[in-house]
Amino acid sequence: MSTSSQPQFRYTQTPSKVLHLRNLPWECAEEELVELCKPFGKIVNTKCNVGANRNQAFVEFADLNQAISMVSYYASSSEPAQIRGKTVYIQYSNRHEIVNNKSPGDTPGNVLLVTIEGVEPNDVTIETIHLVFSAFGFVHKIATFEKAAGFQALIQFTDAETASSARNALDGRSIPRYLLPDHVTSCYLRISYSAHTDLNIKFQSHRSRDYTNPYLPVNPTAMEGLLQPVVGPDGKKQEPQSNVLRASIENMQYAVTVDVLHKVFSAFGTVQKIAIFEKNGGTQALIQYPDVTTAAVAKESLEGHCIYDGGYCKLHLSYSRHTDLNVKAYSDKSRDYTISDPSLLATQVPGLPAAPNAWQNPQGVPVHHGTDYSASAAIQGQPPAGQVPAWDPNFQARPTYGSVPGQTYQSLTAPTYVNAARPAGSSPLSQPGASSMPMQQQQQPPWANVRQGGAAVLGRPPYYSR
DNA sequence: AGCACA
Repeated sequence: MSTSSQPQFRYTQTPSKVLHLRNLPWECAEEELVELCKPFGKIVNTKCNVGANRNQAFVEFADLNQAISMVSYYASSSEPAQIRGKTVYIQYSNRHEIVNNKSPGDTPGNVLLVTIEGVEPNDVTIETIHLVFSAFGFVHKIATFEKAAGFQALIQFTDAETASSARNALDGRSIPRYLLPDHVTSCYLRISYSAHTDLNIKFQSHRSRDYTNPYLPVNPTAMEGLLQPVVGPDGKKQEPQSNVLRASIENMQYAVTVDVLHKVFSAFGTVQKIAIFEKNGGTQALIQYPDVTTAAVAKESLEGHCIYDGGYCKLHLSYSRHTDLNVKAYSDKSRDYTISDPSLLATQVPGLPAAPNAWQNPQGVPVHHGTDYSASAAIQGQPPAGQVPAWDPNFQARPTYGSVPGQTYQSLTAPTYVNAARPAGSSPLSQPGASSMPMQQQQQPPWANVRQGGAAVLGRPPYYSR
């Protein structure tokens, strides 16, 4: 009667609190797994869509006995374990814990992160990207940027389902050749999910679009052709200047905090925002000034200098492509000094113009996969259900035909934050001390004043040495 | 239907 040599017992494993489940239905959801397993104990971790057919999964119980009870139950049950009517085969995993490699990119969301491989950014226009992805649903916004990984785009759909259908159809595929310049033979799309839910597109430009907001001003500096490299006196091309500096910190023997950077870079003018992040195994920071001139002076003065004596924390400066950073107002890795009282932000309702610069999203997550400082991407409040995603009311320019976009934008922004909001390229507003002070400051730098601000914690004053 | 891969 009893069949003691069922095939599934041929590979009997030593018990583990991790169970291996197979023959799962297509795209079996974690919830379905949990439903099946939770009667036997507390599930502490899962890994779904495993295997070539993505029809296997792992479930980890809190306790070994819970896993044993589930395996024992179905070993003797006349009813097999089932999900959606499909028999699920359960056995002990040969590992004893789930190492969750669930990268953020595998967590579905309505925004896709697309890496376009094998092309120069100019080979694929934003119109092409829009065309390709519109096949799956309304594309709300696109932001493109260049990264070490290549040319990338964030593409915002209405919901995760639409985004997922686009990802499933296009991941690993090439953009059709007829949409590409002749010299490009193929360009493969690597698609993952972004953690963003609402991109903060500030301008319509060749690198970013907001298809939900026809009145969004066109960024004069971001338009094609205007971002020409500066040709230096030696005839060599220089990177385009920017009001935002990128600092790579070499030989970082001591912690470089936001406060330290603020102290150092404030010597040359008002520092508006700072963001620190890790890139390529090193520490980098973005420092935003109100204008290019101030940034240029700071760059020239600080390049190659060390924050601490002894060759520690040597600064290498370049111009960022960004002109306005999206950073958390106050965190250990970022600061927005244009926000007068960060505590106000806690009470700010997303989507409402509660604070003068509500466009500076308090919940903004500047770091995306560790490196995404795209000035045009940040999480905003979720759009109300059934509505077009809200763009920031402060940001919604009325049709002011004939005016300069940059100035239109300024006038719509609360006056106190004009500096913070001013797009690069418009004429620099007077910035007290910005142009004249730095040189003097360089002679008599601020370390004399540095106290407990961060450097003193380290027991040595900041010091710039060659 | 038979063990994950960043």
